[in-house]
Amino acid sequence: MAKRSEVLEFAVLGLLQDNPMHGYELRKRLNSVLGTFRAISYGSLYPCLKDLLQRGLIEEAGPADAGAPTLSGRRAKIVYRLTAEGKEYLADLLEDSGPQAWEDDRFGVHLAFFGRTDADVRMQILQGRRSRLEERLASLRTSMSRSRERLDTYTLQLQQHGLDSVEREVSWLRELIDNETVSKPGSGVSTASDPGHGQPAHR
Amino acid sequence: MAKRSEVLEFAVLGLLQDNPMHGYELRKRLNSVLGTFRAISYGSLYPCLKDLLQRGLIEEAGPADAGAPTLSGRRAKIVYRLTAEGKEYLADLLEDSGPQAWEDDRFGVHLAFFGRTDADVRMQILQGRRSRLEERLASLRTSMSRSRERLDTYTLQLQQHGLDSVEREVSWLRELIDNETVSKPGSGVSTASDPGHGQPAHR
DNA sequence: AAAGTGATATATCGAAACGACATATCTAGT
DNA sequence: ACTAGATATGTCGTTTCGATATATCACTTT
Repeated sequence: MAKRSEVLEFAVLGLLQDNPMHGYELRKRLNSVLGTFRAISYGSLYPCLKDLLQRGLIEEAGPADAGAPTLSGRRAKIVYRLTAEGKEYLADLLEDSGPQAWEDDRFGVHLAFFGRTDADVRMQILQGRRSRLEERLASLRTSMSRSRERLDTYTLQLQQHGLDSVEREVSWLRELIDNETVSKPGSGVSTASDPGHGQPAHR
Repeated sequence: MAKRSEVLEFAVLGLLQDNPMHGYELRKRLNSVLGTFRAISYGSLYPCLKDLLQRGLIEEAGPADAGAPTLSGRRAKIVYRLTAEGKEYLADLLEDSGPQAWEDDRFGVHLAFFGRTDADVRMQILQGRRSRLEERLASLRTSMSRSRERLDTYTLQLQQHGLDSVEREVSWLRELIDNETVSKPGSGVSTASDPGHGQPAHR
């Protein structure tokens, strides 16, 4: 079942679709896209690239191939790009809106590549994630009310902060879902609420 | 340096100071105290207990020793308690207010045991943590403003959510710090550090 | 121009950590 | 009596990562 960090693979393939890259660059992007929390080490990345290469999902782009105005004078880089199989495989991953897609780590990657995801898949992932978090919220709340008296102030505060975080993520998701339904065609809501805005940074 | 297992050890010792426990119970508490995010597996816990035992920081409390009205009919449990050395070692850990103490994972454990931590150590940890997060906030903000145009709405939203989370943690810390200074006496207190405040005592 | 510093770049290895499993006893429901 | 599920301890193979080695390049200092 090669459970072998599917999330990392997914993220790598997704980034490589944008533009071919070498490992070092990939790592930097990974750490900024995957969220500040998750630090990918070379010990994970390079073996992953090797694996993808062997499976024929990515290939080396010759160093002579310099379409973009990348610096040319550098040391030997190995620039990777997606193969046709890689693109297919990535497309499958992007299409997946099943339960694994709203798992903590997986969800972040999906969201990062929402720009290339079907609208209905986006919606399913968003809603699945929300209901997943709401389940967690419920169990968190009951376990907290059960232990309220036994714990000291600090532990309580810690738990409360954890709860708040999840609550905020839920309402964040609600916003995202609302945005989706607004820009969704069909119901005839049309352009009234969001004319030409690109991204009016909220808050 | 800040090994994973050190955090686990710390948490185990801290919980055992409250009351002697066996592994299964320990794991449950660990997962509720250490935050819902972090799931300790038996594959980590039991080896850790074995290690602490060998180092003489904990010892087995005989099954005949039943002070509390715990169920007696159960299968062979191994109840652990702190040794004198263990208590010393834990006291050292609790006293530590250095930079490692405001690292992500470590900080949670420190906070969970704040009830048994000196007021000035508490304050140092709280403030250290806050300044650590504010550094992160600053670097996050600059890296976000640098990449604002290159990224699509969803990635932006993801980053923004991450930023918001950190911001909220900072303001949460500020509250905690304020609470500390409120209950802090002007000078020369000897016993009760928490007189007229609304928080109920623990245990 | 030599030397030093720090970012860029690839790669590997040993140690650590974890998920999944194996085993066994007790409780409670049917 | 049987089953399901919680309690309880333990291990093993696989995965993963931190640390490190090696090297080139850009840039500043001497």
